[in-house]
Amino acid sequence: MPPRRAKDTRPAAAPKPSAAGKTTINDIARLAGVSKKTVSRIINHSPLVREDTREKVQSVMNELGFVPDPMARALAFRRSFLIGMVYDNPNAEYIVNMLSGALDSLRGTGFELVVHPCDSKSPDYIEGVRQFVLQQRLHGVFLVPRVSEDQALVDMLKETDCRYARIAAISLDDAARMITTNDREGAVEVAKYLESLGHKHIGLITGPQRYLSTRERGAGFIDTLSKRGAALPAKYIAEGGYTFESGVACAERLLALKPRPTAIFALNDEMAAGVYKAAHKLGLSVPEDLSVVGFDDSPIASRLWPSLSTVRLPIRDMGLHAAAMLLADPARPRPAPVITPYLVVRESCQPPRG
Amino acid sequence: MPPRRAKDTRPAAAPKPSAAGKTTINDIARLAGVSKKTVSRIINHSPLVREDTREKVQSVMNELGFVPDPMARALAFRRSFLIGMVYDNPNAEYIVNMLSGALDSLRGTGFELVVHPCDSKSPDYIEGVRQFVLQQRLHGVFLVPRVSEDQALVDMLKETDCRYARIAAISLDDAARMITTNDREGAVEVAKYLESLGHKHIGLITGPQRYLSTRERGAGFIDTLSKRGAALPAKYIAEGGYTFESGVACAERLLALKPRPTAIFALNDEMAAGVYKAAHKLGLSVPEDLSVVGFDDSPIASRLWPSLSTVRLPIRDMGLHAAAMLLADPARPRPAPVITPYLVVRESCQPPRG
DNA sequence: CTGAAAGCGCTTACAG
DNA sequence: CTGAAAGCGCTTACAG
Repeated sequence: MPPRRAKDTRPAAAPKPSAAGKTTINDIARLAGVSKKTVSRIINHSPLVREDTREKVQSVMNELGFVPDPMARALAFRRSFLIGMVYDNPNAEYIVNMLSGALDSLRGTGFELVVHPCDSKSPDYIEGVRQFVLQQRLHGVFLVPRVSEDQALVDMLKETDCRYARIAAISLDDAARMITTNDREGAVEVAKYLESLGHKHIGLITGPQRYLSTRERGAGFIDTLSKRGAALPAKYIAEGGYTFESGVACAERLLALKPRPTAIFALNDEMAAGVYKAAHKLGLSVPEDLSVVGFDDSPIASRLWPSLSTVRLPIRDMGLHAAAMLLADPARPRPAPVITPYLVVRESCQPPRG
Repeated sequence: MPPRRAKDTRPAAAPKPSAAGKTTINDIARLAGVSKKTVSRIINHSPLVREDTREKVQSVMNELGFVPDPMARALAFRRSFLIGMVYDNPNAEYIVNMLSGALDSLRGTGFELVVHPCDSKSPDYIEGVRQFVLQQRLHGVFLVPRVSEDQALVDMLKETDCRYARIAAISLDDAARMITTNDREGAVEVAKYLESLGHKHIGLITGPQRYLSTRERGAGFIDTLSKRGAALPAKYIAEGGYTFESGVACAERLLALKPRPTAIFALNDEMAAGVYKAAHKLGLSVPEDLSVVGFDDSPIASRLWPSLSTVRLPIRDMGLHAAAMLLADPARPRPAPVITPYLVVRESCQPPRG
């Protein structure tokens, strides 16, 4: 279906500085007394322009509020001014924050953000991303976990010659294409915190082991406890599914152990909420009988009662860096950003009884 | 900064059906033995083409997997193939669901979705939307509450000759531009439900009265109770701020009344969670001592313990209809979709004691 | 029903 | 350092 035709019934001579999209590079060239090619050079920050020429043209552009048409530029460049965000992450808070961060980078650049949620379990999702990238001639895309971990997707993007940036728990690619979130460090902090409170019997509820972030978080926690001489017995580790229900089930299993754990670390807040429910059913109070820590600092963390101590990832910053990476001059890649998760201490932990 | 140049170092003769974006309308015209204008007519579904010509050209297009370049079409049409989603709503779940729904409509049409969060309290946010719309020559935008209620924004869009669709609790515009969410009906259901359980003393926690959805939800609840002979005294109504903390404060106020309410309806789930906390502090059990109902069916609703009965809006459908409305032929507007909120009954209500 | 010409607003070689 | 020509891949008048 064709877009409807512009009716063009606007008053002929608006006194306003001309509706954006009206004045063209030709107008600027004529008014500045140069060729359109020179104007084009200035738009594209070419160094091959005399300073006084640049100033003259620039002032005409400013006066008329000229903004070059991204469609025309895209057609000539064979590349649009669109950045794609590709994700399969079901965490809405995560997505919206990341999107805001990316837009922070794009503001004022003339680039816009186009979103592409997908189902990474579908066999043709890569083909879907491929068409997305190719048809819109995207300037670049950034990949959110867990799709960011899919090498087949990345291989397709390379083949397509599409710029990309990946967000993942550890580095999986060239530094110039990676936002590394260091999830491990967040879990290390939790281990130190619980150990410093004096807990000797600690339970861990992980997510599915196929997630890189899960493995990193789990390893950081386990390794740190080991190093501090408080190695976690295997039976104190339960594998959940990042859902509330799995958190309940795993907590029930852990709380039946002898000696009963006095603290449980769940690798996301959903499961930590499940731990609260399981504790409640057993008549255990948080934090008096059981300390709990989550991961993500999702909205639920501060809504629980008592409020949940948890690890926060600076998601907005991650989105900001990802977008900035795609806009950067490939000849001069920016230094890799350092993303650090940190523990948000609330009310859900205290030293063990006795 | 100019997009980096395509390196064009791909193997010259790929055996694959040609990377999308390589074959053009000219190739199709030549292979089908017609002019490019005829191909263009077929792309745009013009009726002025003989059936056998259409079939011949169509088969060539299918064979080569031809997809017309949206940039070139946008330049010629002076209108892009992008739909904008403009929002200031802080509810991440709401945004992500709506986005998914909109994308459901766009899939396979060649249109893409570009997002524009904004701060409606900022004095220049309308100017921001204006530039967004104009610079990208958007095909249309849809407005999510609360920006959808801002007439100044809509006036700007009209002046700009930009297609738009509005999502709001009641109709604020032509039927062809409105997705009406009928929030009132959801609140009516809650009133009937609580009244049918036998509650005589009911509390209501509203949001800020400047929100249309708040007024609609509140009015639906109050009017229905009145009609059923259980009019709500003014002091049993508290105005919250749609936050957890305001829910706690309002609930504490309501629960201090004599006679104490046996049920509280909070106009969103955040505040309903606050009611749980207030009840807990007073040693009241939900639902034995106090029934609670929320609104939104946010993720927290099923995480609370006991799980919260709440009203769900079909947000994904709303997004779907909004996008479909923007793609529809303006000459033949689609019938206005009917959006109906409905009560999700969980564990947070029961008849009052005694 | 179909087509040759001009144009959308920019950029890329190629000259100078 | 600057410019005239050709082109990006489509569509809009205008003919026939």
